[in-house]
Amino acid sequence: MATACAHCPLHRSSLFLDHSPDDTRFMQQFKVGEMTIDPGTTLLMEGSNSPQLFTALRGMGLRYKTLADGRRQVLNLVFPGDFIGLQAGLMGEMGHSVQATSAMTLCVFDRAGFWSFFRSHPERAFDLTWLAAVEEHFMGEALTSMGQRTALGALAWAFVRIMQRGESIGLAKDGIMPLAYRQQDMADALGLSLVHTNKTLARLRSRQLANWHDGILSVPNLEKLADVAGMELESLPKRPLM
Amino acid sequence: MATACAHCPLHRSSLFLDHSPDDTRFMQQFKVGEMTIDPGTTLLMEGSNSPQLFTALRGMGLRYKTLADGRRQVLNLVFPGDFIGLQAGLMGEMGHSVQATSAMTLCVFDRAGFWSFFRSHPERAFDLTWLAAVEEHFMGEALTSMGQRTALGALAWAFVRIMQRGESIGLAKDGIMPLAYRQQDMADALGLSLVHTNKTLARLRSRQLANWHDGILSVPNLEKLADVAGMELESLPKRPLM
DNA sequence: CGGTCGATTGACACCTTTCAATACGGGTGG
DNA sequence: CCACCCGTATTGAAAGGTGTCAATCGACCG
Repeated sequence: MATACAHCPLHRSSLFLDHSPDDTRFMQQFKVGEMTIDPGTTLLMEGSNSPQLFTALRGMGLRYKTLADGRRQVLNLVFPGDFIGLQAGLMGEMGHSVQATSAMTLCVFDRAGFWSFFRSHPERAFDLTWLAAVEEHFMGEALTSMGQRTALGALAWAFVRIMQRGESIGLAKDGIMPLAYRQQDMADALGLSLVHTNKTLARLRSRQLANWHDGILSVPNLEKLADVAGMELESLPKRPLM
Repeated sequence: MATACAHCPLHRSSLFLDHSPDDTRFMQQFKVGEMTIDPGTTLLMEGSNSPQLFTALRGMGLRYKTLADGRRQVLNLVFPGDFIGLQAGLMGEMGHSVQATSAMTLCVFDRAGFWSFFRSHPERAFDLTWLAAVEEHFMGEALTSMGQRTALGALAWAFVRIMQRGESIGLAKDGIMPLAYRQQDMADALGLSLVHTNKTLARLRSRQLANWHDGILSVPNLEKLADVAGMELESLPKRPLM
């Protein structure tokens, strides 16, 4: 049973910019349906040219690139509210793959109707560009983290950002939220080996900074964790919801 | 003496998508003037809200973030054809700083006229989004490089991409092109220490893979260098020119 | 000529990776 | 019902890449 855009639970989140009623109507007509996929399902493949675009409604996933020798780099975690497939829609093919790590529900949009954004709804086209800029901004932060932080700091940074995102969309309560990834996923995201990631997680746990166990992340004191990461505790930039 | 958009030398480059005559006229009217700056000049500051946007015409620069403790992460090198200030234009403020490392000539656009893109010229708005997607794509590649490659591979990767870009805009001839950065800049871009960068450069030189000296980069055999980087030698994705 | 900036080198410490082995839970087939 | 297999998490030890500290050198400049 598909959710009506007008009643989309994500709209209540503080993270997203408001829609005008007209925008909501427009998105509704643009929406083809809803889709549920199992953990492990690959939604989009690098180099593919999907006829569809998505917005994550529920569940988690990740974007990643695969290298020639089989290793992979996780570019980004996918959370509810994220728009998926922009690159394919614009550049013709995906620069990375997208996979679900938990059960996911997605809004499905038709790529063919995509162009009408730019012709008939300039505000929505503007939002799309904004979204791309937000992604770039975040990726710049990730790059900085990998380049300048030690493993402990990098994990701390990641957990702070994750917790902030979780709080802003109502996934987190009192510093506790679900986090459906394997240690290998996090290792690939931060450019660390699995073994070292595991040991660094143990260190964060013993210092009572963050505890990630059985798909549950708990952070007793976000400020202390941010301190370890050497980051300012700023709120996430607002972003459009497609 | 300002260059007319219709005679912009960059249009002849294979890297950029074509403009329609109408697009060219539109950009011309949007262009406020030209600007020349000295090496070392900061064009945009992180957190600032510039009233102007730029396209690099000549010269080189870099985008970077500064950390609390004074270190910095170089996000991207700036080459002729790059659009500067999109984040400020969209999100209100820059997520990074932009600095010239050589003398630069820039096209100056007025941010106020920016919005007319989306209302009156949907194709150009589309290009803008495309541009943001290309940047994100490239940053994903950089992230992969930092996360998965060793120092030797990372430098090789960087030089391949730089040489490709140089060739596509006519800066490089026979594997030789100007490259106006310090070793420290490249170190900050790849998340390496200055010392290690220096030693790795020496290694590339002794193996006759790449020689970067006195602002000149020379690569005798691009394929061999790409091989060291462990990358496929694909051509750069086409991008819009603003 | 002293001073500054960027490039270069050597030695050493440290973070991270790699190799190996164990533990634990869930699923499957005998 | 139990043995077996597989994916994930953990742990120890050794090897290797990278960072830090320090000193030298050359070019440019006031």
